[in-house]
Amino acid sequence: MLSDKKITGLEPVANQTRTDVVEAHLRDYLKKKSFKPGDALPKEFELAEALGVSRNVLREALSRLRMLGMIETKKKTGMVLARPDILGAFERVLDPLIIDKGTLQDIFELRLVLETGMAELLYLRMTKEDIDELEKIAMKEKKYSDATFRIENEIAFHGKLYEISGNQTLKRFQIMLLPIFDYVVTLEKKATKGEVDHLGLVKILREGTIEDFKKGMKAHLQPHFNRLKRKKEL
Amino acid sequence: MLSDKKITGLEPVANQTRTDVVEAHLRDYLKKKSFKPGDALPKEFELAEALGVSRNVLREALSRLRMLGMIETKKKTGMVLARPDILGAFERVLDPLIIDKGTLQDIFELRLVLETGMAELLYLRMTKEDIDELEKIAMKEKKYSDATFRIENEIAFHGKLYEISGNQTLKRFQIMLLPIFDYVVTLEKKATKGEVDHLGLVKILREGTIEDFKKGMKAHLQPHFNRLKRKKEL
DNA sequence: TACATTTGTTATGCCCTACATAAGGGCATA
DNA sequence: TATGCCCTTATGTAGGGCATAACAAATGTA
Repeated sequence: MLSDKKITGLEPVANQTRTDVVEAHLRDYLKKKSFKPGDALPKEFELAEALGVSRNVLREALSRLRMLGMIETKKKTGMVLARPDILGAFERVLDPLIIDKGTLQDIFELRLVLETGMAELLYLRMTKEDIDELEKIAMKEKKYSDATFRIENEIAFHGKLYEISGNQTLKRFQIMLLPIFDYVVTLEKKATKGEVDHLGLVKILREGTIEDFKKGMKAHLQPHFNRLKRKKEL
Repeated sequence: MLSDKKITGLEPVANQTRTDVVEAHLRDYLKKKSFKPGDALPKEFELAEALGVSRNVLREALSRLRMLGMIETKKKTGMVLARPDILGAFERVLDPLIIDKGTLQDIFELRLVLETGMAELLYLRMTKEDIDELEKIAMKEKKYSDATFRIENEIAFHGKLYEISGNQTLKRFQIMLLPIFDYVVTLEKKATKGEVDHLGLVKILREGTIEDFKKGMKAHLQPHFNRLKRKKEL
C-alpha cells in the first residue's frame, strides 16, 4: 500500500536535456562575452564542437534563441547577435484557452493596474490633437450601437490612450492583453457600464487635473474593480 | 537604374524556414483541436509525416514549444499539452545589455505605471500582518546604510508590496523588471530620494485612504518621474 | 578602367539512419 | 502486495550527406 502521507521537501530531480543545457550555456556565453548586436558568432560546427554536442542538439538550442529574436542567421554569413523582441515570445503563449484560470485573472487585474497607473504618462505627453482624436472615437459610440462595434470602439479608445502614453512596450502590451480581458468579461456576462463614460474621460483630459483623471478612470473601470476578490476569497 | 524612392507598404518576403512554418502549424493545431492540458499528442514520427517534414525539423519546432512550456515530453509516454509559463520566455530575454535603449526606457516607465496603479489591489487585499512585515523591512534601513544593502532592501520593500497585491503574475513581473530598473537608475547616477520614504508609505497604508496612498507613492517615486521626458523630447 | 557576369566557396537548412536511454507494461516470484 | 526482471516503445543524441543561399573572387565585356 502506498501511504497517503504527502512527502515534503523533495522536489523531483531536474530532468534537463542536453538541449536545455546547451541553451543555457549559449545564453551565458552571449552575456559573458558581452557581444553587441550585430556581432558575428562562431559557426554551428565550431560551437557544437566546443560544447561537445552534436550539431543537432546545438541547432535545437539555436532554434530557440532564434525564436526569441536573440540571434539571426543567414546562409553563408553565419549568425549574428540581434536585439530580442521582448514581447514576441509573450504573444505566442497568450491564448485564453490554454492559460490557467488564475493567470487569466491576474492578467485581468494587470490591465486595471496599468490603466489607472498610466495617468502620469498621459498628462506628460498628450497633445491637443491626441485629445481631439480621442473625442472623435468616443463620439462614434453615440451613432452605432451593435455589440461588435462597441467592443471594437472600446478597444480603439483605450488603445489610443496607450498610444498617447508614448510607451511602445505598453502599447503592445495592451494589444496582447485586451483579448484576454474581453474573454474574462464575456465569460462573466455582466453589463459593464461605469459611471464615467469615454466622453467623460475626454472632458477630464481637456479640463481636469491628473487627480481628476485618476478618479475618473477608476469610476470608469469600477464595474471591473467590483469583480475583484479579496485575499481570502482567492 | 533603380530609383531611390522609398517603397512603402511592401515588406520583404518573409524568409521563413520550415521550422518556423512547422512551429506556426503546430501552434495552430493545438488551438484548433482545443486540446486540454494533459492531453496526449501524436508521436514525433507521426507528426513529422503528417507535416511532410523530417523529424529533425519537427523537433526544432517542438523544442521551441517546449521552451515556452506549451508542451511537455517524457520518454516512452510521448508528449502532452501543458500550461505555458507566460513569463518564462520573457525572463530569458530580459538582459539590460541586449535590450535597446528605447525599450529599456519603456520598461523603466512600466514599473512606475505598475506601482502607482497597484493601489487598488493593495487596499483590497492587505492584512494587518502584511503591513507589520512591511514596516519591519522599512525599519531595517535605519540601521544599515551601505549601498548594496540599500538596494536589496529597496527590492525587498517594493517586492513585498507586489506580494500584497495578491497577483502572482504581477509579482513575477516585478522580479524581472527590477534589475532593469536599477540598471537605468545607476546609469543616470543621481540621488533618488523621494519626499515620502518607505516608513511614510507604511504609515499611510495603516491610517490613510487609497487616495492618500496614491499621492504618497507618487511622491515616493517623484525623482523617477522627474526623469521622464515629454513626447517631443523622446 | 569600370562594370556586368560567372564561378567557387562556405555556412546554414534539411533529410536520413542508427543507436542510447528512460518509462511503462507484463509477468514471475518472494 | 510489493519487488524485480524483461520487453517494448518514444524520445534523446549522434553523425553523415546533400541542397541552397549568399558572399567573394575571378573572369569577361565595353
